[in-house]
This record gives sequence, structure tokens and C-alpha cells, in this order.
Amino acid sequence: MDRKKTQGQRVTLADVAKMAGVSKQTASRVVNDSAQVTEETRARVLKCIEVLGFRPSALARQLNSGRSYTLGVVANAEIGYLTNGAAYVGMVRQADQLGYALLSKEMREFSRSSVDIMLNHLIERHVDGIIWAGPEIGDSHAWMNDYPIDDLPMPIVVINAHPRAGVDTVGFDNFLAGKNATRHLLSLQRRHIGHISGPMQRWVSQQRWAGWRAALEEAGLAEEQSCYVEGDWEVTSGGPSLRRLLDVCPQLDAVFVGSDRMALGVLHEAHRMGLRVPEDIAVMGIDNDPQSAYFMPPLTTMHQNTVLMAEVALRLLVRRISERRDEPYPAACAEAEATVLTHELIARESTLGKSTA
Amino acid sequence: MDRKKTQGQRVTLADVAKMAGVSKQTASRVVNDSAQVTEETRARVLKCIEVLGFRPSALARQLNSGRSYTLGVVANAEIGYLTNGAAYVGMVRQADQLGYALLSKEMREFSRSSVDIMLNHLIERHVDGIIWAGPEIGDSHAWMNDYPIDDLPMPIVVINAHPRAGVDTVGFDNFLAGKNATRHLLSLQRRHIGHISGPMQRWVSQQRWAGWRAALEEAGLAEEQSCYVEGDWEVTSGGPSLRRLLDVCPQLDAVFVGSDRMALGVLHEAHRMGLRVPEDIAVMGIDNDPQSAYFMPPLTTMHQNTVLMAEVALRLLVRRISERRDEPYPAACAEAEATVLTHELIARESTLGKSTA
DNA sequence: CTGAAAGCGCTTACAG
DNA sequence: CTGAAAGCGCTTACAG
Repeated sequence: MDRKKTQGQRVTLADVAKMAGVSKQTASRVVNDSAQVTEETRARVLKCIEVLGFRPSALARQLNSGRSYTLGVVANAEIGYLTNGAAYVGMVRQADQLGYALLSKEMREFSRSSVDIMLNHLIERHVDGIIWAGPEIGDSHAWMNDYPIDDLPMPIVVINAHPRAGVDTVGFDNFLAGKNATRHLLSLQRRHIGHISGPMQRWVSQQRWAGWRAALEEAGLAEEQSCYVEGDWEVTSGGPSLRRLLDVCPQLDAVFVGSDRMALGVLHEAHRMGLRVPEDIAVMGIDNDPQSAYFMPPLTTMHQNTVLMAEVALRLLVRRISERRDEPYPAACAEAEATVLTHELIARESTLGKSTA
Repeated sequence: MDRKKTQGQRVTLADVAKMAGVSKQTASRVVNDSAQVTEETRARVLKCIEVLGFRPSALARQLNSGRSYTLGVVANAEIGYLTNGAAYVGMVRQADQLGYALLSKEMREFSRSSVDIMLNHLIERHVDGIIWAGPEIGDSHAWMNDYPIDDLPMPIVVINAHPRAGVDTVGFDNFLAGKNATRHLLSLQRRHIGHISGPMQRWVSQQRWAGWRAALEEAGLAEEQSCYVEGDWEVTSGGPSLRRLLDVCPQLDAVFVGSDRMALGVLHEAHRMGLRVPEDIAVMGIDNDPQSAYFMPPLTTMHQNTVLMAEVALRLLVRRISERRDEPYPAACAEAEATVLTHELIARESTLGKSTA
């Protein structure tokens, strides 16, 4: 199939045209399946394309069409972000289905100048749209409030961040997730329910924490709101956090942990301390990692479908792209916008005990 | 800073030139920090760039230079591939440092035509180089044997695959990893050492399996080579695999499990069956997931630094790109090529018992 | 059905 | 130090 070019020189449309004895745009028409070509000419051109091993240059094409069919993804690539990169997989897959490629960029710092650099990068590369998937840490997303986002040459969709006027966001209601998690523990007659949060500069952590507080308040247990320590979302911080929590709150009989990974550390430490789960202390996490069902005991947790979130965000973005250009968007993108996705309680032995195993 | 263009029209170099009253290539010189410009002119042009909010088009630039500063990554984005996507993070990061962006593509099928489609995609998009990170499944990589890889317009580096003549590969010696894992169990006086492999169409699984067999043979225990079942690398297959293994091999006193995830399933099932780990059965995995240290008991495993693998592969690729163009390559890429990376035994309670805890 | 012209936004020689 | 010309590889109107 592929004919080698001695010099690694690119085979161009002009080469094909010359060989086929037609003009460039006739060749172009064949490449683009335009109807206006004799079957005979078409066949000849196709033959030349094959013989020469011609591949159209997306670059040149993009330069004319003003469209790159590339989406930029800005992420803070911390290990384990968005549940083991599953969300990223969802994006790649959905992008592929919609005919787009993904350009990955990492951001490690969130100053205004870093944001500018990142946006410039993506604009220079003519991405058709942007998925902003960096976690909201401190005021990392503050620039969106005053930056003229609408003046960007392309639409942008933000993942799992504080909703902002004029910004498309897709994510979960982490407040409600935290609240429902705590309600589950309350429903099991626990009354001293502590919380180990993720890093508190993070919006997601704050939301879950606030949900926990709200549930306690709702149950008339506001005084328990002091049963709280901050972790870092990693498995290593689970054990130490549990110990600190027991210092603060010796009567602890349940704990809502801000991630399944930390919950594993908690289970491990509880075991070492001789605490029985759930008899002495009920433990629940949030994430529903695939492994959580195999912890000892299996972990009760809140499931958030991050893959779906990624797909929804991507479809919304592609839809916005089409809208800006007054083009019809793909049917797949016409689905209702679910900008706030729902979670699901996965109840297992770490709160229910063996009876239901 | 950024001046809005009413129509979303791109600000071009021509706009800047006109406003500054200079020619396009003088403006170009300023943008590219070329020396040959009066300080005065430079200042004027820079002012116009800022006022107009000009951003150079990477597309147009690439079209001339024949260089896109983009690397294609072909992956089979299965969940958990390359330990939680950590390898991908390594690539993004290293690419960024070397001034490249990453274009992600997923491959789910490995027929020759799929390969062609993928390569064409990447060639069309003018990537400067390719990281082939799809797992080697069956004959998924067979095309590399006869395909004129050298005739591709860009270099390619293959990750964790069977070495092939004329192909740059970066990966681990999984045979040796399997062998050393088994040796560890042998050193603990275990004599009935079973193996639960990953999917056997996969080259990596085959290698680890072969390493296990070699170690048994070396110890004069070739008859134990029947103590083997095939898993699928996921946590769900650990328990069922252990049961099947005990059917085949009732005297089992140790098991080398092909992934930490499956090992978790094994620990869970052993616990349910009343088997003590490691007294009744020693368990070891391979991967060294961050969580493995917190399993009950903590899991002995083989560590493979997939992040390093990704970085090494990327640097090698960038080096090859430079070599093809007879350009000096970045200092970072001059490091010795470590195409076969080493693993490390992480010994924990699941084989050693409590004494060392 | 097919082609000559102009242009996408920039850069690389070549002049001055 | 600066500019007019040609070109990267393709496409979009406009003619015929």
C-alpha cells in the first residue's frame, strides 16, 4: 500500500493531481467525496492516491476551515485524579466517537499568569473547545469570574467546580453526597459520626464536609460537628486521621471518610487498634473504587460516575462548538444537559455488618 | 490585556503589521525574537501585539516548519492500564517539560486495518513522533514485524512490548519479575507455589507466567507447574481464581498473583475461607499499587516504576525526532537509554508474616 | 463535471 | 535593519 518516499518528503495533493493529470481541486473533490466527479476520474485519482501513499494534511485543512477537530483538556494530573484516570478514559472514548482528538495539557499551578499561558497555548493550537478539568483548589478558578470567557475563540466546559454565572459546568452535588452519606450512618442509629475530609482548600472537600455538617444539624446533633479532621485523600492519611479523630472524639461510633482510599487506611488502622468494624465503628467512604468491595470488611461508599461525567462534559462541549458555528450538532450531543449528576449509595458490610453479606 | 474581536475573528500577524506600519516579516521577527530589529520597531510591534491580543497560529507555523511539537499517544484505554494511569501522567509531564503537547488516541481493536487507520490519523495530524502504548494482546503488534516502520514520516517508540528488530521499545523484564517473585516465595520454604496469571493472550502475562515456571524448574519443582489458573487482572477474578487453584492444587502453600488487584481478591477470599495469610498460604502480587501496603495483611509485591517508563519512552522519542532532523537533542534526552527497566521486591506481611511488621 | 485564482496565517530565502 | 515575493498543503468561491 504505502509507497515510500525516498526523502521522507510528504506526498501532497499536487503530486496526486499531477500524476492523475487533473487539477488540485478535482483531486481535492475526490479526497472529500464530493459528488461532482466522473466515476472514471475518481477511479484514476484514487489509484494515484494509493500508489503514492497520499495522506491529506490535517494542518492545511484546518488552516482553511478554521476547525481543528481537536479538544484541549487541561488537567492537574495528580495521581488518582478523578478515580484512577477513568474520567480521562471516558473523554478519550467519547471524543473519538464524535470525531475529535484530545490534546492534553497539565497545569500544576493556578496563578493568573499560568492560566493565561495555558489558554494561549490552546488558542495557538486552534483547539475547537476546552475541557477544564483541573481540580478547584483555593481560588484556582477565580479567573473565570472576571475573565471574558465569552471572548475566548472557543467554548469551554468546566468539570466538578463551583458553578459560576456564564460558565458551563458539569459535576456532582458533593454537598448532597456528603449529606446522604451521613444520613445513612444516622439511619443506622449512629450518633457520634466523625468526618475525615480531603484537603480543605479544595472545593469538593468543602462541599462534602458541609454536607456532613448539614446532616448532623438536621438530626439535632450539631455539637458533633467538632468530630472532624482533615486528610489529604491518600491512603496514607487514613490511619493517622483516625487516631486524631479518636483523640478529638473518643465516643466515635461512625466515620464518613472523604475518599475510599483514605477509608482503606482507616479500616487498616481500626483493625490494628482492635476496633471492630462496624460493631465499634462504622466506616463509609466515597468514590466506589472497584476494589472497595473487597476491603475487609467490604466498604460502604457513595458512587459517583466520573466516566459519565466526562462523557457528558465532552458532549456538551461539542454541542457548544456547533452552536457557535450555527451548525447542527451531532445527535449524540442533543441529550439533555445533566450538569449536576447524581450519586448512589452502595451499602456494604463496613456499615451494615455481616447479616446482609 | 486581551482585546476582544467583535466577530471572533482571529487577529493575524498581518493585522499587527498593518497597525504597526511594518511588513509582516518584521512583525514575525519580533514574535520570534529575531535579533535583527531596532529596539524602537520592536517596542512598537510588541505594543500592537498586546493591544490587538495577537496569538500566533501554531497551525500556520507548523505548516511551514514541518514540525508540530505534538506527540501522538496510542493507548488502549482500559481502566487501570499502566497502574492507574500513572504512566500517562508521566508522559504528559515529561512532554510538557520538553515543549511538546500530547495527542491521545485510543485503540480498541488491533486488526491491520485499525492500525492503518490509527497511523493515518496521526500522520494527517503531523505528529512529530508516536508513543505506542497499547498493550500487546495476541498478535496486536505483529504488524511491526513487516510494516516498513522506518518509512513512517516520524519515529515511534513502543511501550512494554516484545522487543523487535528495528523497533525502539521501553519496558520491564516481566519474565525476570515473575521469576524473582517466585524465588522470594521459594526462599520462604514454600514448595507448592501456584500462579494466577493475567489474560494469557497478553505478552506481559505470558512473560510473568514463564518466569514463575522457570523459577520452579530451577528449584527442581517442575511438577508444580500445573498449579496454575488464568485470571483477568481485575479484583473480581481473584477470589474465583483462588478457588479453582485450590481445586487443582489442594496442597497449595503460596501463590504468585499476576496483579495487586487480583491479589486483593485473593486475600479477601482466603479470609472468607478461613485460610490464614501467610501461615496457610503466602500471597504476593505485582505492581505495587499505593494501596497494597494497607491490605490485610499488607501485600508483598514487585514494584515496577511505570512513571519512569513513560518518561524514558518520551525522552527517547524526542531524541529520535531530533536525530532524524540532524538537530541537537535536548540535554534531558541524552541520558543513557534504559530500554529495560528494573523491578524491585517489596516484602510485606502477606509473605513474611507479622514478625517483621 | 472540471479548472484558474485567491487565500488560510505564517515563514523562509532573497533583495535592498 | 527592513520588505516584496514565493510557498507550506489544502479549500473556498467563482468561472466555464
